[in-house]
Amino acid sequence: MTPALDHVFAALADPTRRAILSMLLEDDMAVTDVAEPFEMSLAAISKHLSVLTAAGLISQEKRGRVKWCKLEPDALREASAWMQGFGQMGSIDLDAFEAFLARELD
Amino acid sequence: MTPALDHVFAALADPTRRAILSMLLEDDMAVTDVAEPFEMSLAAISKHLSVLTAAGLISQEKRGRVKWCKLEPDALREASAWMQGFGQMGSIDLDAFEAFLARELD
DNA sequence: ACGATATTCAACCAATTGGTTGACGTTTCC
DNA sequence: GGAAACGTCAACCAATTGGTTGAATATCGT
Repeated sequence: MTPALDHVFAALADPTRRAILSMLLEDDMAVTDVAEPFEMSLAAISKHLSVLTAAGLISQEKRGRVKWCKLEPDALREASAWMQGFGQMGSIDLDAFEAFLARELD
Repeated sequence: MTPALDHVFAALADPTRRAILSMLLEDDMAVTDVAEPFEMSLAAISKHLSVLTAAGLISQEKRGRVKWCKLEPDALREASAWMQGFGQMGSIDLDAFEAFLARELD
């Protein structure tokens, strides 16, 4: 039910990745330019970008030899909606909830 | 600057832990009762509760032989605020940002 | 065609994570 | 005082994560 949410929150748990998202707020960027301010290898940044892409937080489009990274706000909105909705959930039918968990945690 | 955010998002990345938070919305619960619907050991749930506590998402108070778990919404609000504020950040001074990263990623 | 640029891939490594089991310390109840 | 209930601790395990380096693959400019 919520594997997407798993990936979104896991992606957001890393400060480097949050910093990358902040940078992409400004504008779309090439991988090399994303990597420039960080003190780690390009390959490491490339991996971080893969994680963000898998989570749906960014998209990457290759034009020529440069791969452009673009913020995708929908996934963020989904996670944000989970949090917002959190306080508004009503009473839980515990039997149904247990059945739900059995399905989800399979 | 944002180690707390790291822990909050990492804690939220696990479906078992999100389910626990949902259960605690309903009411404060003892560790044993939290564990009951899940198909895993009590020790595993105990670890999950430690992670949630470390992230500040819940608090635990021992009364007698039972340890009560209580939702702490402030940490959630902090993460939610990060997301909300995300879309509202202005232009970034890239030199300052780089300096900021240098400090933060130490 | 060649050299430089942009990016990923593959192999590796240390540290962390999510789970298990069994032993252990407390508190309660009879 | 002794058994049962509550919960954690310690040791272990397999899988994942976040990083490295070096080689490989495209693409571009001349």
